[in-house]
Parts: sequence; C-alpha cells; structure tokens
Amino acid sequence: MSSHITAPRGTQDILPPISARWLALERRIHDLARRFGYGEIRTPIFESTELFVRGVGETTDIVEKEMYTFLDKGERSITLRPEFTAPVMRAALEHKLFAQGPQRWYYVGPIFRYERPQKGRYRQAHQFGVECTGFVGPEADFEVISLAWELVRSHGIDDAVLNINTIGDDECRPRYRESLLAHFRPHLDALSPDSQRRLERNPLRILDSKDDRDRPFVETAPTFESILCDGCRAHFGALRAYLDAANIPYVVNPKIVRGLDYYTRTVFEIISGALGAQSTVCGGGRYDGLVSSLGGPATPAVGFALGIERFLMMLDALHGDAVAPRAGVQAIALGAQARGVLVPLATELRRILAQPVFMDYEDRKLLAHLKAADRNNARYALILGSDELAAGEVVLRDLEARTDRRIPLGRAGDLAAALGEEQG
RNA sequence: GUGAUUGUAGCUCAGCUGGUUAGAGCGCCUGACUGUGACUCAGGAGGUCGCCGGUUCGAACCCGGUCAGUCACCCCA
Repeated sequence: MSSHITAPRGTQDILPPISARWLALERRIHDLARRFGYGEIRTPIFESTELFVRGVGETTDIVEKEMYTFLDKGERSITLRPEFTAPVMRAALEHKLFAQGPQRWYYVGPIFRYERPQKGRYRQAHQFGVECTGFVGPEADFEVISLAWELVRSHGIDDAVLNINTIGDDECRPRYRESLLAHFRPHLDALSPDSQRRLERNPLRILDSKDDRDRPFVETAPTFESILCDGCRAHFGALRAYLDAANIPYVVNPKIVRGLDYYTRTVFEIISGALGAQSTVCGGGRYDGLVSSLGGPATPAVGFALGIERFLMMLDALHGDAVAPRAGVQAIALGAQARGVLVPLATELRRILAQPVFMDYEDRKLLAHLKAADRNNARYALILGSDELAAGEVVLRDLEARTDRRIPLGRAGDLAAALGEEQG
C-alpha cells in the first residue's frame, strides 16, 4: 500500500460523486460574481517569491514558514501562491489596469501552504475570492461583504456568523499598537510564551489568545474604539449603517485581527461552528496600502477569500444526507446484435437529451445491467434484446415507478420525446 | 514546528495474556431465474495486517524508527 505512490501530505483527490458538488458550487460562484459585476482573473499558480515577501509581509507566518519555495533551473526563486491578493495586484499593475479606474475581479483556484494538516486545513486548498479596487468609501466594503454573505445566505447556511471589525489605518493603528505594547510590556513575564512572542510581532493578536494566563491582561487592555481616528470611525460607522439597511446580520468582534500585513480599516470573517478549530470560512478586508507597497499608484482596495473546502464542509453539516433524485437513462443491450443497434442510438440520445445516458458494453445478464442502472442512479432503463429487436421495439422501464412501456425502435427523436413526456 | 491518537479486504470494523491456514458485515462477481433492479438463498474473487528494522522457537499483536490519516495548539481559507 504505502510502497505505492500516494497523494502528497495535505492534498486530496476529488472524485465523483464529490466532484459534482465542487462543480455545482463553482457554477454558483461564477454566476454570483457575474451578477455583482465582477470579471474572472486567472493568474499563474507560481510567482516570484519576492511578490509574497513584499505583498503578504515578511514577518507573517505564511511567508516565514508556510511557503512552497524553490529555485527553478534558471536560479530564480519561485513560490507556489499561498494566497491570491498579491498575485492579482501584481497582474493589475503589470497590465496597467489601475489607469482605467475602479476594477472588480474574482478568482477561483488552488493555493499552497506548508502546514500540518487538520480539519479544514490542507496544504493545497482552494479559494474563491474577490478584489474591488479604486473606491475609498465604505460602499465598496459593503459590496464585497454582501457578495460573500449572499453566497452563504443563498445556500441556506444558518449557523454562519458575520464578524466585522476595524483595525485602523496608518494614522491610528500605530498609536493603538503603542498603547497595547505599553499595556502588556510590564506583564511580559506573566504572559503565555506564545503571547510573549506575539508582543513585538503583532500585539493585536494577543487579544485573541486562548491561554488563561493572558486573560486578565486582555480584559484590561485598551480598546481600539478609544483610539480610532475620526476617519476610521466614520468609515466603520457608515459600513455598519449599510449592513443594517441591507438586513445583513453581523457582530462587531474586536478580536478579528487578520494575520496578513496588508489589511487596513475594515476586516471581517464569516465563522461557522461546523468547521472545528478552523472556524473561518471566509476572511477579508480593506487593504489600501498594498498596491503602493508593490510599487503601484496609491489605490484603495477591498476583498475577501473564501475557502472552498470549508464551505463544502458547512454544506455537508447542513444537508449531507440529501439523496439525489434519479436522472438519466441506462441503455441495456442484450447480445451483440442488439448492441450494434443500441450503441449508435445511445449516441443520438446523448445529442438530444439533457439527461445522462449510461451504457455498459459487456455481455452480461439483464440483472447485472439493472444493478448498474441503480449504481448510476438512473431514472430509466432502455432495454433492447432479441425479442425487441424482432418486434422492432425497445422497452422503456421507469426504474422509480417500476413500469414498462414498449416504444417503436425508430428515430431517437421519438424516444427522446417519450422520455420528455415521462419526465414532465 | 509542538502535542495527542489511529493505520487489518473496495468500505466499516473484529482479531483474547504473541501460537502456526487472519475473520465478519456491506460492496463486487457468478448462479438459483436463456430476459426484469433496492428482497431471498448458494458459491466465488479480493489481504506483502502502512513500511523498515529489532526481540522471540514463533509477531497483525511486544520494542524502535519511519510514512500516512485524524484532532488540537500555532496560524489561517
């Protein structure tokens, strides 16, 4: 078994029938994005390592320890993309798209992070996300959040909660950071080892600590609310007003921080209890400083990324036991002569019918063919044996109603019509 | 990277304090029924017990290592 080659750790093969659920979700994603006026962007799966170091932030965990980085044969440092936002902005800069005003893109595809796999966490994961650039106002934040929420809402997922927060901008975030440092530093020795490490790196993250040792100091820590600058305060207030007006439920959660360096002002997550410890299915926010830090024009932007695997886990938890309705036709030929007639007929039916047409080609008993029809979850069996051949007919069996009818073995169109009638 | 836990048939799992030929259910194949499917019944195929090494007369079982799955920490989608 393990002497055979297996899929690399943290990756998975997506096989039928599960792959059909991926396809269904992807279709809804494409449709949703189109309705919001977003165009699909596809970027390379690998990029220059430098892009992520500058874009994501060199002290982030993603860049420090989670990237798939290697030298190619030309000695270039290459990295499998660990996220989409930096590549999308790189592409936009490369093609001078910001010169054309506000832009809206979405993407669907794999990302790669070298992590220990666990529930909802893989080394190759898939994300759907959007980026909206060129708008400084809260309307863009609202648009992006409502797009994400619409995907959740339209699937009837009821245990998902939208969490929003603001983490300030260049003006007030440094002030808040300083006040947190001033608050925690005197208690450094009493903090958990994790939080001691977080203090200089990203003190905001201490607020989200699960360690009891940190709790008393977290509770007395200054709130961002008290330090927020007027601009950020107004932006956040306006966003909340839009969400209220749209009846999108949310909670303000000061612990939502986000681990990537590029976020400013609005951050949000959609969280579900169906996901175990990796409870975030969708995370995003505003990143007004990223484009200029990549050497482009000062360009405000908002976006999010949504984990496809995690989203499908939520759908599983919601209605994992749903049975698919029977659909399609199992074409059954008994004997070589019947097969010679039925094979071309099946091909014609495939041209005409929207339903799938299944067919096995072995010389097997009728019983075995009908079992195959059950496995394929077919609604009908189209049976052609020597009797039917002699009579110039086929038997159309409704596998659900368990009824037979004989239909003249003529044009495929007549058959399709018969099937169409039966399908209502 | 840290910790816990689990690897036996396609799937879900038994397998006693080590004992020689490793089992069950489901699924699959064949037949009872030249040709009528979720039901019966009878046969059959399918396993280097994750892998490597050690201990032992003897290892699925004990020990070490390794790989992988699962879960949590960290972090994130």
